[in-house]
Amino acid sequence: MGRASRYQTRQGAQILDYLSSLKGEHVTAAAIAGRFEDIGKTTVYRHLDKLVEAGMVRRYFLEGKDSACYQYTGGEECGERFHLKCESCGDLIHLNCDVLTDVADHVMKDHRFAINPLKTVFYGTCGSCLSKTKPPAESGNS
Amino acid sequence: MGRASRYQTRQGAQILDYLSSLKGEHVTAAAIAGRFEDIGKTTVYRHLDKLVEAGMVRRYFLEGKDSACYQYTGGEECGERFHLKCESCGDLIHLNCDVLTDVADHVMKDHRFAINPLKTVFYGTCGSCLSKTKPPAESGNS
DNA sequence: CTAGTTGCAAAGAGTTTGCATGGCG
DNA sequence: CGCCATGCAAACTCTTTGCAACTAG
Repeated sequence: MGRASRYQTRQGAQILDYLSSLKGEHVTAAAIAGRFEDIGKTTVYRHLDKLVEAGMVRRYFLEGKDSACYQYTGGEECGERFHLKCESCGDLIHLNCDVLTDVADHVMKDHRFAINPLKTVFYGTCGSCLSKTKPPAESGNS
Repeated sequence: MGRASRYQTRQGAQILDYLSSLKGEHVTAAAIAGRFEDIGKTTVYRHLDKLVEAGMVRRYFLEGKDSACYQYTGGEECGERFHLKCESCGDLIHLNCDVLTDVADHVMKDHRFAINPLKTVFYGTCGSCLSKTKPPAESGNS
């Protein structure tokens, strides 16, 4: 597990290079295929599969999205990182905060539940969008 | 927003009835359509959409599954509640804990992000599944 | 040279949409 | 009776597979 491909090809290099350059940002297969016009989408999918299998890339689904998202991790787990997903602009914010680690700890102790920070995503609204939109109205419904 | 449909129809009643009878269990649209041979899958999808929009049902994707899963929540019972979703058994645990409220507060202050508790789901493994599964290996692997 | 790789086209799976008919109010 | 709901078929989107040509080692 660490071998993404046996042969070194231009396509493989470009894809991995692009993914790593994103430093954790997520992308869809379509986005990658779109970025490289000279790489077929089939190839993109195949490399993604191998990278995921090799543990270099993480694959997951985002709420409301019909396509999978991929994120470069470089083989190592991205620590205790949590994610904040803005429902307004779709931005994905990475968070490596002690408070959140404490929560995981608390939930484990008091609720017997082992949180997986890698898959947990907090949905909400980011600062930028909070400013743009009207601040009032939002509390509780029905 | 609690109105799933304007007209009362046999199909709508059967679908909602079935969903609520599952008491939290998750089902796929295909499973529902398969259960009722006299209800078209199109209708199932449309009702599901409305129910999700009305807050009566939750929609999400399970790891490795290519189809969406739906779960009845009843709409009214989800105040400031957070949720814990077991990746192993699919169980959804409701949590209304101060610590989590504090987190939302913290994230808002220090990270300028307004968490939406209604959509945020913590993924991980529940106590039951932790016991069933092998206890070792848990903190990062590579 | 050999075997893994590429990518077009087509197949598949899940979900959505168009449209004419049917049913609730 | 008006309007929403239904459902079949077709359209769509994302992802996988078949297969012949290509290329890294």
